[in-house]
Amino acid sequence: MEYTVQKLGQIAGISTRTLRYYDEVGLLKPARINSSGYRIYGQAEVDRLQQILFYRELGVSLESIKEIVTAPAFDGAKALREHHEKLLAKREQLNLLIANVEKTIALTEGRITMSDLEKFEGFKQKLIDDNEEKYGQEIRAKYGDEAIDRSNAKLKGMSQEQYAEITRLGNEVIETLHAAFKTGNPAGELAQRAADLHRQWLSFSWDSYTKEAHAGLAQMYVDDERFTAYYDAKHPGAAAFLRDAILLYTGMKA
Amino acid sequence: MEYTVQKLGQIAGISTRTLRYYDEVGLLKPARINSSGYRIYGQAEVDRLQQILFYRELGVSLESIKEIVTAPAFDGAKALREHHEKLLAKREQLNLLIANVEKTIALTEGRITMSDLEKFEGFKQKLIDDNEEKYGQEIRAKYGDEAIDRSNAKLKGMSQEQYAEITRLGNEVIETLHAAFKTGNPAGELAQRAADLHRQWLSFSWDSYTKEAHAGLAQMYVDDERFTAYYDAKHPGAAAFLRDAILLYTGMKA
DNA sequence: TATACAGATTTACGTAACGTCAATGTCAAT
DNA sequence: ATTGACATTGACGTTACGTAAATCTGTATA
Repeated sequence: MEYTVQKLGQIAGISTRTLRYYDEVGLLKPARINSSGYRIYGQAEVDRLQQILFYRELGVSLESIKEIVTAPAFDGAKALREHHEKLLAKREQLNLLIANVEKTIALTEGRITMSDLEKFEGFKQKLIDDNEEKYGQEIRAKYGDEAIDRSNAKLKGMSQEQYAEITRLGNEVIETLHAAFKTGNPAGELAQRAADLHRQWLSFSWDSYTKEAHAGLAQMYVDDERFTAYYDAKHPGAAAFLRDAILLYTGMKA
Repeated sequence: MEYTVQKLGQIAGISTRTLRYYDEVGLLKPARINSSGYRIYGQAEVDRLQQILFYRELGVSLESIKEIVTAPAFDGAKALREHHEKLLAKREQLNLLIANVEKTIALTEGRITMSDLEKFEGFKQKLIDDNEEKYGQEIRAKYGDEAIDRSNAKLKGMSQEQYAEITRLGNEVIETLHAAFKTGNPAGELAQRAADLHRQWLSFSWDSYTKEAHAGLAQMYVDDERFTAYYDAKHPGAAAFLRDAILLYTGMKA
C-alpha cells in the first residue's frame, strides 16, 4: 500500500505538518516523490513511523529518536535508561517546585502578610540551599555536622507562628543594622543590638549557638557576594559593618 | 542607590540579557535612561525584581508574573492556586511517562524481543486509554462496569511472561487475520481461527467473556477509525472482515 | 594624550516541535 | 470550465532567554 501525507497522517493520528516536518529534519523521508511533487510513503515508512511515535510517546526528543531508529547498531536500551534518568530528575525538580508553591499558598491563606522582605527571605533561603555544597563542607569541618543537619529539620518543623516570628526578627535585624550603619560605629549601642538580634534570628535555625560559629557566619556574609548583596542592597558596606559588629559582640575580635 | 544592568544583575544573580529582555517585554523597566542610553534602576525596581524572581522560582510564566506584579488588584493567591493545579497535572503526566519508560526498559532487559507489532500494542493501548471516556460509558452501559474495571487491574498485575504471551497472541491474531482476509471468506476455517484467537487475546484483559461483548467490540473496531486504522494498516477492509468473522463466530449474526 | 579595556547599547539569529496562515499547483468530478 | 479537496513550499509565531556582532561610553594607565 502507498500512502499520501493525509492518509498516513490519519492512520497514525498525526498532522500532515508533522509529516512534512519529519521529512524536513530527515527523521522520516517518503519512499518517493511522484511527478507532481507529492510525498508517497510505503509500508517501510509506516513501520518506521510507528517506531518513531512509540519513542515520542515516551517523551524522547526527535533528535534522539533519529539516532535510535536510524542507526541499527545504536543502543536503544541505553538511550532509554538515560532518558529515564532525566525524567526522574525532572520529577524531583517538579516536586520541589510544588512543595514551594504549596508552602507559599499556605502562608498566604494563613493571612500572613507577604511583605517584600518576607519573599526575599524565601529567596535567600534558596540561595543558601544552593550553596550548601560549597559552604556546607566548610561549616561541617569547622563546627560539626549537627549545626547543618538540624537547621533543615528545624525549618521543616516550623509552625506558621514561628515562621512569622523569624521573619519579623529578620526584618528587625535589617532595620536595626541600617540605623546602626548610619552611626558608623560597630561598637555602638545600635550596632550591638543588631548583632544581638542577629543571634536571636540565627538561633531559630541553628540549635547550638556558639560564638565561633556566629563570627564565622558573619565573615561569610562578607566573603560571599550573594550574602553581601543582600545586606548591602540598601547600604553598601552594611555587610562588612555587620561582621564587625558581630565580631565585637562575640568577642572574637579585640 | 542606583544600579546599572550589570550591578543589578550581580546582586540579583541574573544575566544582563535577562534584564534587557524584561525591559523589552515590559516586565521590568528601568527607572530612567541616562544621557548615554544606559538603563538606570532604582530601589523600586530592585524590589519589583525580587518579586519577579520569587514567582519565577515557583515556575510561573513571565506573562503571568507580569499580571501579578503589574495589577495591584490582581489576585496573586488565585493565580498561585491555578499554577499549583497545573503543576500537579504536569507531575501526573510525568509519572505516567516514567511508568511507561520503566515498563519498556523492563521488557527490553527481560530480553523480550521488541517487534514492531509489540511496540504498536503499547501504542494502541494508549489510544484505548485516551478513549476510555468516550467508549467506556458505552461499554459500561452495555456490559457492566466490571469488564472495564478489571481490565486495568489485570493489566497492572500482569507478569512478564503473561505480557509476552498476550503480545504473541496479538501478533498471531493479526497474522491469521491477514491470511484469512486473502481467502475472502469470513466463515472459513482461517477466519474462524482468527476470531477464536481474538477471543483468547481478549480474555487476557477481560475477565468475563460474553458473546455479546465480543461482538460489540468487533463492531467498535469498524466504527472507530483508530481501531480500523490498526487492523486495516496492511489490508484495508480487514477490520470489517474481522468483525464479520467474529459475528459468525459468536453466532450473533445468522 | 593615545590607548586599552571594561561595560554599555541595539540588532538579530538560534533554540523544540510543530500550528497556522498564505499563495499557489494538482486531481477528480461536475 | 469550474469547483472543492488535497498537495506543495515558504514563513512567521511560540518561551525565555544565550550568544555573537558591531558599535559607543567611561575610566585607568603608559
